[in-house]
Amino acid sequence: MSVRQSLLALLAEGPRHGYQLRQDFEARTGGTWPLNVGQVYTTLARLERDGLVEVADGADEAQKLYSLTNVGRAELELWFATPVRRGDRPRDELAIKLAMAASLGDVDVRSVVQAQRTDTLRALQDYTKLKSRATAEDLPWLLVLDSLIFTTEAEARWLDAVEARLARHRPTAAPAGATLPEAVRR
Amino acid sequence: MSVRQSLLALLAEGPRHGYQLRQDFEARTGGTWPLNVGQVYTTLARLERDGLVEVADGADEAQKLYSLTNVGRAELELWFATPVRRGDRPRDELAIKLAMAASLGDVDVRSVVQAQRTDTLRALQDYTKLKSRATAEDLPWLLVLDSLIFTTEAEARWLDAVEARLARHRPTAAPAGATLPEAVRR
DNA sequence: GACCCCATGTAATTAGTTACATGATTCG
DNA sequence: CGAATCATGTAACTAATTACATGGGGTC
Repeated sequence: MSVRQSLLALLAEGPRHGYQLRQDFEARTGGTWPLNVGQVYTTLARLERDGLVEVADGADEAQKLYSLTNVGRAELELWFATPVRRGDRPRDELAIKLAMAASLGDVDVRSVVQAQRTDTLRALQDYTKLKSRATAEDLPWLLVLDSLIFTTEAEARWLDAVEARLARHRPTAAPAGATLPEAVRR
Repeated sequence: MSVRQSLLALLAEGPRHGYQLRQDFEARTGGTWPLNVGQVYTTLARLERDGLVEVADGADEAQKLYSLTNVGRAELELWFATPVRRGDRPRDELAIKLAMAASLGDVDVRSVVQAQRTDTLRALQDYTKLKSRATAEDLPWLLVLDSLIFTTEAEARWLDAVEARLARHRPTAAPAGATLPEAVRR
């Protein structure tokens, strides 16, 4: 539910039209989370219906300028003043996946972890490279990049912790030949 | 998009009905991400339509037993074998919020960070407490808890990094009296 | 003329939420 | 008997994705 408020935030700098809003959104976040134009327009329609946004007076049909209403400004301020609660966030697919894998017994959790780690570490490299290329003036993009890096590092460390916990919980399978859990059993 | 696959995973242990699936899901994740029963049934309906799941032969109308088809089993294995890509994840609301706040100039980013940190640190305490109470046998729940802790710690560290970056980027506002950015300007 | 960027939208589908309706069984 | 839990679902809505349709303007 961040697109709605992001549009309000972008409109707080001044009237924009839909197309510009998408560009601005992607500029701030460095294209990390691409935003479909269609969604901008449907979201704007809901915002207008709810009175958070209005089309400027000199309304060119094919070039609508949206601007914030006072109600919209209030909702934006509420957004900034309210922390993002843990319970508000979407389910963490990776955590759920490994929890399910671990309880299944039929799956080789270690190979799942291994596949994930490869991808996670690659992402970490990519972000580090991006950071070295980023210009020091682009504050929003740097914040997003830092967030991605911290999150990804945490994920890598968590994957290590998972392996350690697995080792403690059900000690490593017997060496060659034995009835090993197959790599993601078929 | 994790509910769909989670249901498949739970069904891999044997036939269940909808109600049980919800309980199992919440048991594995320690109730971190509550799952509405209604969604279980609508998801099961889609899974059945797509041939990933079927209702057992001795179909009691008011007590349907769902089980995995081979197609469903294949999709589950694919899920386990495929890493969760960075680009697949939902937008990070907190990162977006601070990026927007930072680019606005009109908002006191530091107070936004401060409000968030309070909440984040409180969450971290809660998780630590839960961890001390958890039983060592409950592997899935421990994995989820670890994930929450690592993620929340990373968030706290990121908030520090944001403040540091803000300090470097636009040095602290002048002391009392001056035209300070108000606390989440009204 | 073909192609790209600007600019607006609709349609269809999936995912998820909250709330409601219905009935059986169990237990104090 | 009443309340809780088991069990199945529908309705209405928000959010998000993908894909399509339409048209103006500029440029190679």
